[in-house]
Amino acid sequence: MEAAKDANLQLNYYQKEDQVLLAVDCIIFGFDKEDLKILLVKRNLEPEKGKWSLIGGFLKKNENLDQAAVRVLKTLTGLSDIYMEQLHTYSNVDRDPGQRTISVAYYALIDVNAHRFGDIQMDSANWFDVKKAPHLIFDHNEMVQKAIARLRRRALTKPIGFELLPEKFTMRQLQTLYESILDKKLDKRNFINKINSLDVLVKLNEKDMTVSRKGSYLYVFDKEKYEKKVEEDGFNFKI
Amino acid sequence: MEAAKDANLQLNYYQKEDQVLLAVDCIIFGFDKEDLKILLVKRNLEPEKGKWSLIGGFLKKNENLDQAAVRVLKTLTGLSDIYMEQLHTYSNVDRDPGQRTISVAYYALIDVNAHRFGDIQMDSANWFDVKKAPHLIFDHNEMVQKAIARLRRRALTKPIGFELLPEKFTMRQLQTLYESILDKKLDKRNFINKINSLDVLVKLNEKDMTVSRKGSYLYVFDKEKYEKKVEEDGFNFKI
DNA sequence: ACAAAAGTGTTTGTCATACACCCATGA
DNA sequence: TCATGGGTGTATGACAAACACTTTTGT
Repeated sequence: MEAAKDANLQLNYYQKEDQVLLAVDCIIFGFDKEDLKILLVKRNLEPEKGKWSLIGGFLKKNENLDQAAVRVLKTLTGLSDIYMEQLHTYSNVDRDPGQRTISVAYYALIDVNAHRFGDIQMDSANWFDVKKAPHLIFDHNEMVQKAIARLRRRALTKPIGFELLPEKFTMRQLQTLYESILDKKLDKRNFINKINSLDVLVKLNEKDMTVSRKGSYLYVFDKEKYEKKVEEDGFNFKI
Repeated sequence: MEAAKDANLQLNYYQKEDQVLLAVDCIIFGFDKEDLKILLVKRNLEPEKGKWSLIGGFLKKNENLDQAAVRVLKTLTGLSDIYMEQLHTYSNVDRDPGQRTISVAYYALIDVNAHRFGDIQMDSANWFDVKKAPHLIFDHNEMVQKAIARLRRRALTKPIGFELLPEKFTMRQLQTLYESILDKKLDKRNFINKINSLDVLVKLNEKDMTVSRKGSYLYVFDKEKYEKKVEEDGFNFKI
């Protein structure tokens, strides 16, 4: 076990030198009628001051990364109780030209309309269509690409799309959401048949009259039913 | 952008306090005739001295995490040129009772028989059947579980299973490998039909005579062909 | 009456699954 | 000759994909 002993020596030896700054960066997804969007902010410190960036912050001693991500999101946007998932850890030596920093990327899904952005000044923050996002600092574009790929896979196998919609939504909204996530058109009848066959939505006796004259029925996602099906039947959500 | 300014102040304020030790831990998978295995070592330092553990080490200032993972694997086993993938970052405050440490888990796939374990003393390291692994220190069992789940998904959609086999292998070996990864029996004819339909193996004029009297044909994975298919036809490897 | 979106089933093709016998060889 | 693993094809069912017309209602 000599090798492990060396590692141990390294631990002692490098105890100070090898400590690094750990950051958390958040890719915040939203959905606004038609398009999948991400929330970006204008960085107001050097280096790269004035450039578009993901929101981020640093890990504190008394919290784990999930908690740091929640805190960062809450601090910078006022939002809490949000779906978040760890994505990947980025560690290139020169990724941040200011200082060696390791960044753990998270992505978040939020219902754009249900939240007020109290703490954020919207002149220095903006929603961008994911397909038209500007160039971002450091490796943030790479993070965004990975987040989109992950969201695509997740949305096909877990009921996380609903996190991006209002509590009550129409079938058309749900379809448009999936079309924007997958970046391809879906067949209306096949989509509705598939969703209905999953049997996790409740159709309300209530219509959204804002889009068409006829109006379209509203649905809600029945989370309890979904979880019960998963537990009892090993149900697999699959779009 | 007041909030971001606060974050900036925190950066300056916490520049020293908030630095943390970053470790890399490796789940090393191997396949030995019948079973999927992981390589574990006996820890020889406190805390938890003598307990089974993943191999690990600390990130250095002049390398990124991928390089650290490669280095740790090389240092502790003598192996290089190995398939590795970042898995997840573990950060609970008290995960390591000795000192606050964040650990980035990687998993590696190795061909057990093609490598000599020069630097490792096998009395303090051992291959364990993944289904019979002992209790591990810290959150290492959790890491192993996540690695198995990831390997399962990856092996179904990317040709990484071959990393666990000798260069030349029989259909039966390949099938047994997948059975051990997926932890379920597969139908022999269906499996062979599916593999053949993928059209990325080359059947050699050479038989493995060590198992049966009849002998069974050896195959090799044609990586160039696979990559060409992916690039030209958007081919999807799918078991 | 017409424009605009909502709502609704069937057919077809593809892919996954289930399944059983003969072959080659060494002992 | 027999025991052992190797090798091979077809039939069925399930699910995915393609596809067009009627309904409702406000203007």
